[in-house]
Amino acid sequence: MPELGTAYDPASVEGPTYQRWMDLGVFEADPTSGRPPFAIVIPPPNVTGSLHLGHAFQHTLMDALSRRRRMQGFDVLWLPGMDHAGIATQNVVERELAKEGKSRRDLGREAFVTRVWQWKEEYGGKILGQMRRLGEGLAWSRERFTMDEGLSRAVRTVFKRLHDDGLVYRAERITNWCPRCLTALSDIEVEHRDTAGELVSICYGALTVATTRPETMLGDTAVAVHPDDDRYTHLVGTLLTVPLTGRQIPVVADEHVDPAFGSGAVKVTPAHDPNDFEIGLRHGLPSITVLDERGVVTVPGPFQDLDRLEARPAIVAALREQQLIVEEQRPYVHAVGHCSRCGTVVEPRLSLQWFVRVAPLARRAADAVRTGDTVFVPAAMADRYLGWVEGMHDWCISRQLWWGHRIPVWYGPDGEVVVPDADEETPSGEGWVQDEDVLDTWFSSALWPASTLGWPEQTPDLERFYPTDVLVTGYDIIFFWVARMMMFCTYVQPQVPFRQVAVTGLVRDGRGRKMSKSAGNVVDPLDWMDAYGADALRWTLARGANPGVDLPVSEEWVQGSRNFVNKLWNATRFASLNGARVPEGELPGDLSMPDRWILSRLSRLRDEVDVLYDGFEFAKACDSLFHFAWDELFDWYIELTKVPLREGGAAAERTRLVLGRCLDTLLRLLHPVVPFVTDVLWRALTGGTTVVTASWPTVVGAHDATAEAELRRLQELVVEVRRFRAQQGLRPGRRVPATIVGDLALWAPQLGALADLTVTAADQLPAGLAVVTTAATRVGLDLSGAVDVDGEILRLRKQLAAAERERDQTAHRLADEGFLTKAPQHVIAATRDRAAAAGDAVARLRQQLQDLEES
RNA sequence: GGGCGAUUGGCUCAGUGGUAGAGCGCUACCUUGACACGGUAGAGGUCACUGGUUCGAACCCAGUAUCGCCCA
Repeated sequence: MPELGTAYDPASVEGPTYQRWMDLGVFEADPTSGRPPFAIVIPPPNVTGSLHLGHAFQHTLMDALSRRRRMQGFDVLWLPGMDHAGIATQNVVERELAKEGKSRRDLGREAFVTRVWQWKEEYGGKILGQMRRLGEGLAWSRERFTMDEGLSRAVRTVFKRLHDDGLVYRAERITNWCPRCLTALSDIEVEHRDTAGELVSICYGALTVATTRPETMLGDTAVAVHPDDDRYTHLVGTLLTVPLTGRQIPVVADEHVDPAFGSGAVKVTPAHDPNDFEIGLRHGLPSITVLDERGVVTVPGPFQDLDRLEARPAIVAALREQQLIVEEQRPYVHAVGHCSRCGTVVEPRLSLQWFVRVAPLARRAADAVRTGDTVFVPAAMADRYLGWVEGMHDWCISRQLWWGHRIPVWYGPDGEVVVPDADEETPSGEGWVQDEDVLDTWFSSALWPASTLGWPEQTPDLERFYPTDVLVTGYDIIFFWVARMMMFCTYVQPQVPFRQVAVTGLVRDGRGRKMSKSAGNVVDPLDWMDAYGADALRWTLARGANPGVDLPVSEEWVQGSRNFVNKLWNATRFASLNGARVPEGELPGDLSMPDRWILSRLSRLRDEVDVLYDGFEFAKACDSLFHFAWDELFDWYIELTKVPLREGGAAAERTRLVLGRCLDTLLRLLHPVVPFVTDVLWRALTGGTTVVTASWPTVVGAHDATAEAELRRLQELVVEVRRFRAQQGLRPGRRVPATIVGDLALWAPQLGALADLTVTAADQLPAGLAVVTTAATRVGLDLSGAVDVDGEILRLRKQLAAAERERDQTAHRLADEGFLTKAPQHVIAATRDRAAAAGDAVARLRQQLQDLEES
């Protein structure tokens, strides 16, 4: 058995242990094994990313799930990989180029893409190493990347199918445009934030219109009023003059207008606002684009070449000069869309883009959840998913980027549009060009659960591991990714991509605030792993993991986890120093009461933890494990073993086996969450190869209610004596001679060990002792008369008051006719027991007080 | 404006009808032969508010207030 030092040192253990796991090949799936399959695909982290607490959190849960399944005898595939993160990666490489004074256009498309690949090979995927640090048991031989040959083929294949089925189309629409990233964005890549802007009311001749974006008036093609708005019906159909440009535009009546907003009349700029675009379509209005892709004014005149944000005050000033401003509200707080990547204010822009026709796909994705083919945990998250999937607009999938899957569409010289099959030759020759744009990264990763297993080929992996068992992800990703995977995977396969979706909350700081760079409260999980070990971090995260609920963490909690890990270390160290070992077969039949008690508790723990793990109730499972380990096994059972271990002989031998059984089981139950320390300790304790492939504990033994009840009485007695000692100011280590009388007299040595007494069992208490009593046992302590009587009276009175309160409450309830006739039998019986116990305690305490007061 | 969720000890959270809990923090004592990353004892809550249902409500129902999230 290896030497175990007095404190656990994670730094010296974790690296070699992970390497050992890799050498043993324990994380690789083996489709030929004949064991039942269990699969999880990792939500692919971003190739530019590094491990943050959110990853650490979800990865810990996925690792715990797959480690437990592995121990349960499943053939586990936890499949690693990354996505290419179109915008983010392109930004990184463009910044690098900028340092050299170059732009991607200087390089040209092909050279730029080569450069990104080089960057990826050299610097990308830093996170994969960090994931090993955390101990993640991934099947590394199957690592995938969204831009791999196979996955790219899957993307082309699904695009082709969608196109042939009329589910992707190209159209000129208003899209969310980022003037900094120079690309279109989907609806969910836009964050609406309350922003202090301005609301300016402008005189348009006969009407006044209010707007937060005066600069767009250069592109106005109408003014709209509500059809039922009596104030303006006479103006509908007349022409107004747009100030500054002098253009004549009509007044139109449209249901969309809110008569209560401003004057009830709104300017209509179809090329720069999604609602206005709809109005424009309904009334056949022209669209005039006045801003270029960078948000710069293109209209000839005094405002040309001004950025939209510079043009705004310039135009207001010009209007003010002409006395056409009716009112200005500043600040005016309203929701403004920002690019979720770079924070730039999004510019709605009219452009030609590819879209996915969502409705038919969404219907299938929603049905799969309604019928229970895919189950959300917690169940309430399904409503969130359904509500969103059913209200989803068509999805803009083209991105004006170079890094990503280039849209597999070719345009011919005579207006032909060709989408070749993935294996087909692509059109070439005079006048043929491929679409310049790439696909949204979410489009590229939507098939991830199927394509990483080989789709579109019917591979053995796909056959065996699809549908995957669980997807673990945060509720903030349900819309981004879960919905898209559900749509695409159910479109190409008869089955759903995953049977269960375990939804987690978000990691927050210790005060419950969202972690963000601007708040300065971002924590690097690597720092905490350096300081306290990977297990401590994992334990902290798992112990806070209530399904779908946010998780606040702070350094103090990681310290607490480190303390627990260290306690586990020292308890096992105690056991191994005392010769604990795992029984080969059955335990001996002549177990002591403490043995039967701890085995009974262990058995209950195992049952509980099993159910909790199955329901993704990590917080509760960890809580049960923690309390069993610390409050029962370590604080009571280990203390109790000191008696037989000291005694030696058969009693000691039996104790070593029970202790070995308990720790062996506990370490295995803990292993999914804290893999490193449990592996080292389990190997030291059992001499086995690795706990990673040890079997999951099944039935431990029978529940023993008798032993549990007897131990509870012993605990009560011990606590009473300790309380007495503390009250009397006795030094904790001082061994006090004592005599015990009553039904717990059998446990005199144990009481002595636990309460620092030297105890003799007797039939009667000698006179002159200070007496501590519980139900049917009395313990007399020989303090040689030096008893603090007043303090003792105070202590007893307090207990008496509590007992009297309990007696009165239960008596009152038992006198209630309604209670007796309507409450269930077991509640009535329990109340009677409580009442009796309280009555006994009152009598006992009164007697004790009387004795004291008389002495 | 619409939807969802929350409100329990100093902090962060469990607790779905029958004796109010945990972790951390706090107080006192203790370096005893697994562990001071430890041990023992202890203090601390009218479960946001109002009303209702019930023999009995932190829990169920209605309303109010405050906060958070998502969507417009």
